[in-house]
Amino acid sequence: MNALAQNTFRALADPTRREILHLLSAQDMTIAQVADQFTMTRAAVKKHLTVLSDGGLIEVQPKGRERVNRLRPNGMKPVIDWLTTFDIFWDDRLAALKSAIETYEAPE
Amino acid sequence: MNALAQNTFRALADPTRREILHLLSAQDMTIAQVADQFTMTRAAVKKHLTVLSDGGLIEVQPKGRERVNRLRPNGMKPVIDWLTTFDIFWDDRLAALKSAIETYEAPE
DNA sequence: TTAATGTGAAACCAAATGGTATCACAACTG
DNA sequence: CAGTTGTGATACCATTTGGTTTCACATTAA
Repeated sequence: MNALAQNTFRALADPTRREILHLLSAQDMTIAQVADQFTMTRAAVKKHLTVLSDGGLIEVQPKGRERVNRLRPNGMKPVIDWLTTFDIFWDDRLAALKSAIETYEAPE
Repeated sequence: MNALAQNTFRALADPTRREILHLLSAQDMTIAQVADQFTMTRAAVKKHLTVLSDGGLIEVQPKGRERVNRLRPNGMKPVIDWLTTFDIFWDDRLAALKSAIETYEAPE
């Protein structure tokens, strides 16, 4: 079905990747900069970034020989959408939640 | 840190488990009933239910020799909380989202 | 009591996952 | 040019994961 949604959920399942997202929410970073924040190797971080990219959560912009990793603000949409498909969640307040999300991403 | 949050994210990472949650959102079900909806064995389904339980997404109520699996409506809270910790998401509309969630779970 | 039913748990297996070490390559810099 | 720096990609490894088969145990029914 929706392969992106699966990739997004999978990307969020790892704590290292969620931490990377938080780092990137503060500022765009190259792989080396991200790797500096962890004890693991740059290669391992690169793998995580690939998974995050597959999940639509980040995007990479080449800049000279560097690749700047940037958060995709609306990358969480598949998750939000899935959360709001629960009938049990479909009360007025949660409907407001969904419309807030969709208003937010409209500028994209 | 927050082990429950990790378990919740992990539980949501598998498409079978997400489908189980949707089934349970329609009605409470025993393991056998859930297993009837899939081609895999009951034992495999049981493992998924255990993961969902560890993630706080379902709860099990013994009923005679049966165990009824029930959705925990606020089980998603760790995920919602995490999503709303992104600075980039902290605009007014998303703040409203968070308060909506917290209002919703208050009755618990 | 005996048989059937619903579940739990263990042993086992193939594949995916998260990590390392290593090499190749492109792009700055002297 | 030569050397350094930033990155990508591959091979390899240990562990986890998602699945099966099998057996044991409780509870209901005949």
